[in-house]
Amino acid sequence: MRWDNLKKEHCSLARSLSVLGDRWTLMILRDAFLRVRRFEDFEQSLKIARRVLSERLALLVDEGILAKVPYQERPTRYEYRLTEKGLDLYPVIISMVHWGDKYYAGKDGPPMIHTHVACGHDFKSVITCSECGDPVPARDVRVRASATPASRNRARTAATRPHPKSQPSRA
Amino acid sequence: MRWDNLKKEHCSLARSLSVLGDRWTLMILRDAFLRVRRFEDFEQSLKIARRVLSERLALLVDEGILAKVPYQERPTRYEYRLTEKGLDLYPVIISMVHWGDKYYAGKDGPPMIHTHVACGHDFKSVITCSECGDPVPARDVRVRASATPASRNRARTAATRPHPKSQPSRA
DNA sequence: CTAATAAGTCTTGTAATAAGACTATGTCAA
DNA sequence: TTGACATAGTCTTATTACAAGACTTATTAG
Repeated sequence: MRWDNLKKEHCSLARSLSVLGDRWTLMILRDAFLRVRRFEDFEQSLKIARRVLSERLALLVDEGILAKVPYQERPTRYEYRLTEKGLDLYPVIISMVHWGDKYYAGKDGPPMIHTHVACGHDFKSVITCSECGDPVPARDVRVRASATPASRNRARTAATRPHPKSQPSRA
Repeated sequence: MRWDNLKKEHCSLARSLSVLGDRWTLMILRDAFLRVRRFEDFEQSLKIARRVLSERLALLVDEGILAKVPYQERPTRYEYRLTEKGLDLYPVIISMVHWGDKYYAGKDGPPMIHTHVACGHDFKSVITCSECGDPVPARDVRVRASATPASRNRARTAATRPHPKSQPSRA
């Protein structure tokens, strides 16, 4: 299979990977989340070939994941900032980080500590169910194709219902 | 930077990506989660070059993400099954799937529906804080290097404390 | 002996990447 | 007005990875 064809696959993972699934894109986005914004800063931080960095940034801007915004004039210079679509990738990145923390940290523990400012604690990410709010291990999930209109309706309902923890049914 | 050097980086995302960050590995793991287990089934499902599939499976076995277990003898044939370490990648995959659902689904909605068997509902994944159980958007997270012993202790506490929803403080 | 099945390995042409030189645009200081 | 500096790229070349498909090995069935 050619890489370009992945975008047209009938699978959301394939479509996501057609954008994110190369050697550098997620590293670039990690830096973006750490507030790196300029071409040369990405280059020095990642030690990436300039040609590849240039291509990837253009792709990410094209996809609406980063936005190119001017930060000075004469000469006009641009920096790259995460859009909402880009910020929505945070679950992907933090899940990967915490998987790496669990399996590849040395004896000193994970290299970076994440603090949830809303509650003030250092934390690990936990995947939970949008419907009941409980943690969801892989074995508790069943997958099926969204073939019928009925199943598509159920899916849309789930997608738009707020997380239970955001609006408890009994305050 | 060479790809091999990523494994030694002082960053859990880099270390994770040194295993997962190529064009095919996450697609192979998606199939594994969908209960594909045999070489030829992976090949036909993914239309991946056999050489590359062979390399990737060997790497994943090497990393302890897949296990090669015999399913028949004369001749001995092996299949590839997710280990616990592999199952722990589910948050990464489902986060990517739901991001793809959100931004790349056509008018018919997402192609696959995920059901949480514990509660019986179709659901979307939500990243929550291991400490307070609330959803965690990117802007609510601060990151710092785990430099001091004190901060490392706090990190370990967070890593081993059960999720609030698993053990409610007031039942 | 021949075909079929499963799980690979090997070969060859094409595409992507790494490293670093080169270009474009404009500032500032001598 | 020349030269050094800064930022953000593009271009070139050698190396590496991938795609497609033929070939190999081991075993059973007919």
